[in-house]
Amino acid sequence: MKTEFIVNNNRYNPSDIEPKWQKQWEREQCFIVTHKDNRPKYYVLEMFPYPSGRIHMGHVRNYSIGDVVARLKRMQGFNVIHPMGWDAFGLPAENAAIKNKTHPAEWTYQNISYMKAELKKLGYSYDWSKELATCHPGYYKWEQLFFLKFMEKGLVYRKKAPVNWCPKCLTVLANEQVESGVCWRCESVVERKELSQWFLRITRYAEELLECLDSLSQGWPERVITMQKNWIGKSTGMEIDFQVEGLDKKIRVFTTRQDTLFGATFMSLAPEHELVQELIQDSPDKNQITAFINKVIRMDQLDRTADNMEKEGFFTGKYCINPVNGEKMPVFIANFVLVEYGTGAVMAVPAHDQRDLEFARKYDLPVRVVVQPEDGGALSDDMEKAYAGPGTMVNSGQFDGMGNEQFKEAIADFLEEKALGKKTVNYRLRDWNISRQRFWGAPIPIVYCEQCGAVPVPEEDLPIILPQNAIMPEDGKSPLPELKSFLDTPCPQCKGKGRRETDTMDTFVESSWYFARYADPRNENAPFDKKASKYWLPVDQYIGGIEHAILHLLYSRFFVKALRDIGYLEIDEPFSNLLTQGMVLKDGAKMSKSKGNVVDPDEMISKFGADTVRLFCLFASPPEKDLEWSDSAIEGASRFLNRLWRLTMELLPELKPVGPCKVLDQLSLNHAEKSLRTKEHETIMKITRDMIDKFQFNTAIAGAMELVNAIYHSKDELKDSFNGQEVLSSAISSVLTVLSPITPHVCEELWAMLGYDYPLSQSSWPQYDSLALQRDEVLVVIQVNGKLRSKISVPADISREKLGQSALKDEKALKHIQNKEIIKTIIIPQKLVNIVVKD
RNA sequence: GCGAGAGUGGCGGAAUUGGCAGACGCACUGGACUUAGGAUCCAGCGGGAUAACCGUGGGGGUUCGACUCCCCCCUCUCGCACCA
Repeated sequence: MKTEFIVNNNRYNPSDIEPKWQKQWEREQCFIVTHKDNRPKYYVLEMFPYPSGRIHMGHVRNYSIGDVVARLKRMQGFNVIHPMGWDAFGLPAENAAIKNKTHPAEWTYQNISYMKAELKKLGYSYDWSKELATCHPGYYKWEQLFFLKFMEKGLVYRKKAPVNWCPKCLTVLANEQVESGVCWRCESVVERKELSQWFLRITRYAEELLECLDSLSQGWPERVITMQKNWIGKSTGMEIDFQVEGLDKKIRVFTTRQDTLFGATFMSLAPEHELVQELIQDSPDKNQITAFINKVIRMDQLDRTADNMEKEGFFTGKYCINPVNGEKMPVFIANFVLVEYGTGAVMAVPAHDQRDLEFARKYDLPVRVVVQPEDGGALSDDMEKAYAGPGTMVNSGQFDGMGNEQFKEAIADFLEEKALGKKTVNYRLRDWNISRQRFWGAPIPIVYCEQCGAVPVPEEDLPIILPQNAIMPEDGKSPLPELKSFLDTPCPQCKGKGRRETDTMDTFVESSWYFARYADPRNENAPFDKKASKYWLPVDQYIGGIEHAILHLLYSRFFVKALRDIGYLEIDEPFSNLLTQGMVLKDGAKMSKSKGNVVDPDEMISKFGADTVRLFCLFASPPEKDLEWSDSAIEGASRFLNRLWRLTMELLPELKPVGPCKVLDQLSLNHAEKSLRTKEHETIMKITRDMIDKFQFNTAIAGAMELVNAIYHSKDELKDSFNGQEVLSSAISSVLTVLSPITPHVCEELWAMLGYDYPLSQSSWPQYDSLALQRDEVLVVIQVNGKLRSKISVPADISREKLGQSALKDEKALKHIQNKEIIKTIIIPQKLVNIVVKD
């Protein structure tokens, strides 16, 4: 057995050993798991890829990190589920289908099979028996069921609303998918359209989504939590009604500053506000105002919210009445008021709001200070900057003199008592528009009937399958609205003529629950078996890019809560711990075809082997930070594995498989033996801390390299010493064991060559011996006035006094002490002596 | 503008959380082995006249001692951005 290896392989040849171990792991089903197991479970998951055609370096980095975690946790004794699948619906498949005159499914499944082979070449320890593709009816059937269940619970509704339209993708987008006015996918400027769409009522969970973020603060990066908090955008305040003069109408505003109500001098409405038409009805400037409104409404999101957008407005000709002081306030239409936030109407308090002040100055409207700061000069109405801070109430009738914070409460109670207003909580979060005018997505299980309206498809008729015979039209539109075989169907209720919904679901719906399906992906009777999902969920460690900080991560959190409330899940949150890995850069920029700075993983694997690629990805940078690709640095990684290979080869004839961290009697070891053994155990301690506690694989690898260097430097001496062979064998075994999650193939190979009859993939994480950490002598630093002057080696157990005395005897230190008065001496045992002197 | 994070050799990055700044690697320099070296091994590698000394974006402070803690400032990255 042993000789066979040596004869065939005295050179490190990854292209031989990697496929060999991959086949063996597969043959022995090493990574296939079930929930029927007594070990504690651990669920590690990486964000599944869109099958775009090829794996890119970003994937390699993401999945390499995940694989290290999976292999590590297995070695720690967990029953690890580590699944992989495909986020398989999406627009690129449609475009490719048009180009190649095929069906999107064909392109998608081809890509899946190619990319799966690529992933296998990287040696990832996935349980492939749990693989899923979201475009498979066996998957989206359950999503359609969830849609129906959500509908029963009022979590789904259809509404005609202004929506975000991407003119290039020819579909609507959810608010989360519009990033500063442009489409998240193609960066086209988003347009406004009025359409009837299906919405998921994520806002019902706004408060819980916000609150639970606190429970995630241990396991999630703070910035993701902050981003989600901002997105949910909770603010507490009041809704207050203002009577319109001469009309039987009220304008309701939302404000967080009800304490400034006495300072409200005019009213601003969004151009889309429902009362606008009625208010301008009799205005002599009606035509001008209408033109203004149309201009603003027609502007795209990007321009309308641009920095340099000047505040503009028009007086409607109407007044409303300030409910607390009965004053007349002119009602304006203003371009900066957003219809989608609050009530689309703002009480303007120019003295205490910068926007209102600018507007007031422009249109010469009155400014009235109602909050005077306690310190600093008193504010007057000709102020140049609005004051938003705390202070004392003035110009506020009987409330003058009160602190504004206190008044905020008081006026709230007062207004509620008089039925003029209501305390409310407002969120920026909007309901999730999931209708997409695309073909390659999960059909929404609804039939429209002239008699019965929008009728849900009965459960037993699911799945509604995407037609296999659809031909993608050249114009890029969905073929579904024209496809009679799909469209025509009897109404489930009255059996009359019905027409299927042709919109499909946002692809973010699929990714909102795939992690739960992995628990039981082949179940044909339910989305997942209760026992299986209860055992595996939640995901213990989730790993992916920061770009999903809001999108996917917020939707998934919502889905889990909704599925919990309809009885499918028992968890509150999907992902206990989240690691957001940095991007892979080349020449300082994200890799992209257009920049021509793409590094192809396949090419790297065939050149250096998967282990080297994995090692480089983990060594070059800590996981959260961006990683700069370097052709010469990957050669360094390759060089290290070669060095490890040669070292083991050289020592092979001398070594027996004694196991990592072999128990040895410290007293029987000579100096060199003890020294390497100490280094071995120190390294295990360091790597355990770095890898298991901190996921800092870069420093863990550095530690392993140090140990390899130490073995190199002592091997010639130890080869012939009494205990040397055992010390060397233990040290090498330790290196192979701790590196095995990172570079599994080469470690397995060398491990087997050392003569072990069980694989590393079934080994345990090594335990260091704290006795081995103890050194007889330690190096102590001597400082004079805080400056390093010397280093001395002293017995580890030396007393403080003796240590101080030794320091004062040190020649190099003496040079800096001579003729000076010693004021004091700081002694830190085993570390340092600082002698403080006076000139 | 608001919020978060970062700034350390030629480069990627370390530093047990207040105790040797620059681990580990890349690049580079010298040497060895060699028909050859882009393989390997050995040595060096912050600056500086290799002496003092100066060095973790800049300036102050606390401390025996500061990359680390406090205050002010500069720069960069990311997120949000008229949210009432």
